[in-house]
Amino acid sequence: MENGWSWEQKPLIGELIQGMELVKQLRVQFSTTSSSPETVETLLQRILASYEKALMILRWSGSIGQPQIEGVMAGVPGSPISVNGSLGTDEFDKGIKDHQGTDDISKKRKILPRWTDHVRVRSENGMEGPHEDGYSWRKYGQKDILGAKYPRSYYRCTLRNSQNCWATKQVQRSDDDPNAFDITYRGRHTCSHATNLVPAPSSPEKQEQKQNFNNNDNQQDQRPLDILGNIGSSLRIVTEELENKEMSYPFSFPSTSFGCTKSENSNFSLSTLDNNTSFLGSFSPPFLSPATPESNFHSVSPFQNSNFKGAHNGHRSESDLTEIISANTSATSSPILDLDFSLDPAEIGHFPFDSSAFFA
DNA sequence: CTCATTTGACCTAC
DNA sequence: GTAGGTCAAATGAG
Repeated sequence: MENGWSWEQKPLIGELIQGMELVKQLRVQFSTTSSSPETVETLLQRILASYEKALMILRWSGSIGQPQIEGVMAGVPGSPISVNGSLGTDEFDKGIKDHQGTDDISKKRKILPRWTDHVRVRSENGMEGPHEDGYSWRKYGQKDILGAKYPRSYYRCTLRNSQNCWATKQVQRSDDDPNAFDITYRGRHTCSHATNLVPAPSSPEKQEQKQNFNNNDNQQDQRPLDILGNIGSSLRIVTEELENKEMSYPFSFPSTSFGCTKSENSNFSLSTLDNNTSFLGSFSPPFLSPATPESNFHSVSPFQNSNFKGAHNGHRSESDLTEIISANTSATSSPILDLDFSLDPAEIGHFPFDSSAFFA
């Protein structure tokens, strides 16, 4: 199982570590200046914490994926939003087994290495159309599903051709709650995150949103802060609990990575930081940047929302960080890949608990 | 003109 | 055989 993802684990770790190093440097820079040092420090600490957790996730994933989902929101008391991601690792494993090389993904579903991230998104007021996650999707099909009231829509990454990104997702409106959408991600984005930084094109759900509510003509221009504010007040994200069998690949899509925080949160003390804001805020997914309101709904918002509540000026740093990480995660040729030689699992295992020393 | 969506047909897994 | 997933031509929007 581990073999299924170790091929990208090391680079990822390398990327994360470099990111932390960069933040450290930035931190030093800021600490020597007089530009609202407290705020900067807080932000930087949260950014660093985000990296730490990302590495923790990797560490966990390396030690046999365990269901690490339920506990995610434990640290969000009273949060109107809940989310977790569930991975259908069976699919991923299957995909790995059948994997014949990503360059030869011959359209047949079995060949595509995949995992699933299943989330349910529900908007309770005007905000509907929850389905953007910072990536740019193109609808390629729709199908009536047996026993389901509403058809299922199939999306694939618009960069499929240009960047050979084979990520797909399925969106289906919930039978019992028409405002709820079940979103199943499949495949992993291999594209750069350029699309994250650009307003994603409309999806059918967005069209519905426009038709039904149209309460924000400038959605795509809406800044993350505002978006998150809206989300916080208008959305509920309910995660769909899948079998939760094993988490073989806990770090790919944002909500998935969230799902890996679990109870070990308690072991992860960020003493200098407020629990709610810092921890959750720091967990803003590196894979996403707020592009549209929808883009935040099911993936980003829970944590960014928490962050939002905690520090209004925090999102900018995190957006920047998102960009940084996005660039890193997609830059397969990045020189920091060289770091992986120094990152054996044991080291990673120690990392989260040595963070202060690590950063020092 | 370009790109996204729609939709029926086709393919594959079960 | 059926259901789910994908393809690709037709169509529409910008």
